[in-house]
Amino acid sequence: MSQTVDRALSILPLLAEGPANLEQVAGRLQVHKSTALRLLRTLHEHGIVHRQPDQRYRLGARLFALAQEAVENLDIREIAHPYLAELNAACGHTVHLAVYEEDEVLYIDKVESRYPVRMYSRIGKPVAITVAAVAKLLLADLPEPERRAVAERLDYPRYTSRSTSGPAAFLAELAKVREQGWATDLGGHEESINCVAAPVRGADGRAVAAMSVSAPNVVVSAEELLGLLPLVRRTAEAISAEYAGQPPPGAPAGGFPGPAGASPSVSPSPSVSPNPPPPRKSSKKAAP
Amino acid sequence: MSQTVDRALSILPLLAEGPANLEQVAGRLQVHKSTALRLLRTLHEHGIVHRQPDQRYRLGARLFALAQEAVENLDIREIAHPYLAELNAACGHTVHLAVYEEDEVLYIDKVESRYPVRMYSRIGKPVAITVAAVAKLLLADLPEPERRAVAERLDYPRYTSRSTSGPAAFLAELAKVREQGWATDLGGHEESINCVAAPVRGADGRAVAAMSVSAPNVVVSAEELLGLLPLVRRTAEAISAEYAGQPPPGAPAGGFPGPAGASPSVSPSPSVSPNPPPPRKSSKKAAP
DNA sequence: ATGGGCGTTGCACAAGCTGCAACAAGATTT
DNA sequence: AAATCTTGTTGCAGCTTGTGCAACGCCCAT
Repeated sequence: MSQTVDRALSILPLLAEGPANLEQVAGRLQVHKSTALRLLRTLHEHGIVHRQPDQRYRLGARLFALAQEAVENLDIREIAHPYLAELNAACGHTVHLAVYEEDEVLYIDKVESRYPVRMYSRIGKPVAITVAAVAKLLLADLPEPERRAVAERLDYPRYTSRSTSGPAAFLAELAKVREQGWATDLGGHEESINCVAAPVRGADGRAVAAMSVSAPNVVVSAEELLGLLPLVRRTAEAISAEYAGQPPPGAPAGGFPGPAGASPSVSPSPSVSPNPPPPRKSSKKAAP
Repeated sequence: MSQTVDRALSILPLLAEGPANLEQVAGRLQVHKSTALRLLRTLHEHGIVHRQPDQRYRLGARLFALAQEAVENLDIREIAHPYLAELNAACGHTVHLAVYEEDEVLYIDKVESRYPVRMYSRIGKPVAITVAAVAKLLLADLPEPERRAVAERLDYPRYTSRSTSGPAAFLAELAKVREQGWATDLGGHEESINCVAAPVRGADGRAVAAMSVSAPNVVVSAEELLGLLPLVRRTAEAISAEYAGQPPPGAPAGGFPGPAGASPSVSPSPSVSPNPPPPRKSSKKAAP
């Protein structure tokens, strides 16, 4: 849209390939040297490109700083919430979002079940780290040595007969989870409650959060809940894409995403046809 | 130099602070909405900014990708990392690697302290250039006239009573640092935090980076930290040697500088006997 | 319904960008 | 050492291109 800016930005991927001098840049841009010079100078003033001692231009460290700052200010919860709500609308069950931090996994967001029977949980509360599906995903993503170290120093309370028994069993479970890219908790915390979970990944592929759908088996059987897995995974991936700042799938580079509609909409609603009971009052409000 | 590009680039740091809508952007840029729109569109087409479902703009995936490439081109980082990790393993404190670029000193790598009390810092963040030990080393290495010029145009915030007071004091400090080949920051940025730093030099002797060990004095006194100086210097020299293409110590003499094979190992571990406590939970806040 | 907020569009004007050509400074060759 | 080539830099005239205005449309809240 703006020729000048367009040209300037075209310099960046070019420099990403490696350092280049003024003439090379001008050549690749198909503009006069003086034009390229002015663009490079502007980029330089902003620290986006850096001038090497040999006068050639490179991408600058400032770029790195910008990206870093942006990532830090990214709020997974804010980004994820509409997707959680949508998922909840689709299946009616409790949806959680959790992050790992300092040997703990914390729920940071939640959309309440619309069924009368609900599971108990609280935003900000540490989850049962050895059994929760979201915890398994987040720990499974840690680098091997740390994963092992954490597994060793955890406690393994026997909430139920199906709770993880100890470090060995836990590490084995983590390996499986890591492999398959999703996790479950079938009665490991509360005898009658099951969960399925999927990871939300950042631009670098690391798991920044995990989300789960939980329901007591008086409402849906474990098998039925597992039927939601594809939807859960798809939702998690949609959040990941959004979190990484990727353009929505429909948009071929350059074009506009169109009317940009509005809501997340993971995909033209999934094959799962839920039977959400008459909505209870839902707690739209996030949390402290 | 180029007004249009200048304005477009000014949008980036603004969006790094968090998502913003068209009006906010136009406001901060002091331009008409339509102008801001065109700039944002151009940035959008290049994938530099991303449009959220709520129509607000934030930095996009391509910027992250570019930043990644930019930092990968800084091969010091790659070479140095194992040494930083080793140093951290030896002393338990936070280890930083920083480079100088365009009147700024940026952290480009970091290995976290294993003590519960940590200092705050962020990769990609510009450091307090007038007081940080790494900054002193990098600036001390500039040729005299430039060093003076930079010193003149810096600000000298008084973070603490021991912060550098102004250009004269700073230049004196730089001269001393240049002379002795290492630097400290004893409470110049945060009253309770000390650092010791040493330079990483390229084949031509110029400082290409600097590394530091930082610790709050509730953990170790300044004197104890200074005791680490020999180790820090030896590590920096090991990195310098490898960066300059010399075979890592382990390799048979005369061989290839090659893939650098295995582990760093600065020297048969130093006299410093650390007592790194097992990490406990600290109260770092999650996503707001 | 009505009004306000916000993004989007078309357009006339001139600001600013573009490319040219000449200049400067090193490096390389004769 | 002089000549020549290469590459970055500057000033400028012309006109492309970006700018701000005002009007429009859409959506949400009242």
